[in-house]
Amino acid sequence: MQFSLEHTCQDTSARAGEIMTDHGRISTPIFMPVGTVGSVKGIHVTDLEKEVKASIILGNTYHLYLRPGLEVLRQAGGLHRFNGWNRPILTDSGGFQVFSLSENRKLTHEGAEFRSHLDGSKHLFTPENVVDIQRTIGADIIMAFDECPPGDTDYKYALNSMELTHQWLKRGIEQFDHTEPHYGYGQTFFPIVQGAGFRDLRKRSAEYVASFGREGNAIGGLAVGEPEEVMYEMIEVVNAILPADKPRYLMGVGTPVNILEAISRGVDMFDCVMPTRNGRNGMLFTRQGIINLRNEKWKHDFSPLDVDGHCSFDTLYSRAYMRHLFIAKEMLGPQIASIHNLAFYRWLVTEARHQIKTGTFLQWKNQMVSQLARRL
RNA sequence: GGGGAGAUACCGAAGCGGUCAAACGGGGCAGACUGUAAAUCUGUUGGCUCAGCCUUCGUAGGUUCGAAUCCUGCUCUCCCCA
Repeated sequence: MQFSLEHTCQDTSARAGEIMTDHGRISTPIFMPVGTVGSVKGIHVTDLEKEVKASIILGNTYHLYLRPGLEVLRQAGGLHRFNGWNRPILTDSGGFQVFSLSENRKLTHEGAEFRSHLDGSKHLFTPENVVDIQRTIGADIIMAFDECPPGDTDYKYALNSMELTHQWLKRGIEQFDHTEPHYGYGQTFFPIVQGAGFRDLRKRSAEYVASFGREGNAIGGLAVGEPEEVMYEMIEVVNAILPADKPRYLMGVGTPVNILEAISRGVDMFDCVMPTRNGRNGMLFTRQGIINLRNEKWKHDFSPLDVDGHCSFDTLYSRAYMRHLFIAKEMLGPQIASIHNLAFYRWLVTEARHQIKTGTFLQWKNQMVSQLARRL
């Protein structure tokens, strides 16, 4: 994997760049749709390519390990072959599941013992075997195994958690550097900065992560319940330390506004379930603001779904029809809304890239931020 | 023609003398959702000058301190027999 920085904004820390992988090129800033179990819920890979124009998607170590399991993935020849997506894939390590499935897991020095949410069986995840699993899945970008503590974590817990993540990181890197890709294309490893909402911990963690000089670096443990100002502050602290010539990935974020604010603070890569999950639940993101498709006010609105839209359904279907699909619980509704939202997120980061290159990013960003969160 | 059962809020359906503006489900309306145990979850759903008051349980009367609940007439539905 190679990253080249093309432009840096003069008024902000925003950057435009390009990542090259064996599965293709990724222009940054980039938003990566989440496909936890090997599928971006409800969306064909052809639509991901043509409508969403996604250049990379996510998979999840924990979920794919449990089902379909490594044997199937190995036999398939990796996830790309298995699901028909031949552009880059990044896999999350299962670190987020340490957080989201916290009732079903036990942390030890060695790793995390999980109880499967599917059948209750016990599984041990370690920094080492999580690398092995992601090798087997065939991810282009492999994430370190980390602990993602909640947003209201106290200092003592945050400190211990960060140190555990650091130990795990060292072991994960060692494992990665002593193993080979399985399917003939290159893989890369991203370490993750932790430190909850504490400046000094974030600083320490960023320095530790940067010291490994990996091809890209991630910021984890944000947008997990802390105030947004804290998140922005932590991003600034961390990005002042993470090397500028490597891509920076803010994990799990976020709203359109979050993404623009993070881009202006020097983040290059994003992923979030919001466009798909909220889309499935009837929420549409548009340049003018947010639409709740189930609301009665759209009942007789036969105007296009989104006049500024960027997928072919935006002008093909009306708001009234989309509302009808959601009210009638037709599966077409969630599918179209998911595609629309991902296409919108794709447009947002692509336009940000364009504005960075033309030197108009700050003004554009401020204008967008003022309207994106409006409720229509 | 004879016998029986029933009519409850938008719909279905509990309640069977006071704690009932009325359980529960559906529908309606609104909200939440940030490295996906989520096509899920939550709230709300008679009116108002809203910690109180007013109008509601087919309809008209009656009994009672008090009725959706008991009695009588009427209207309408459904079932069985002829």
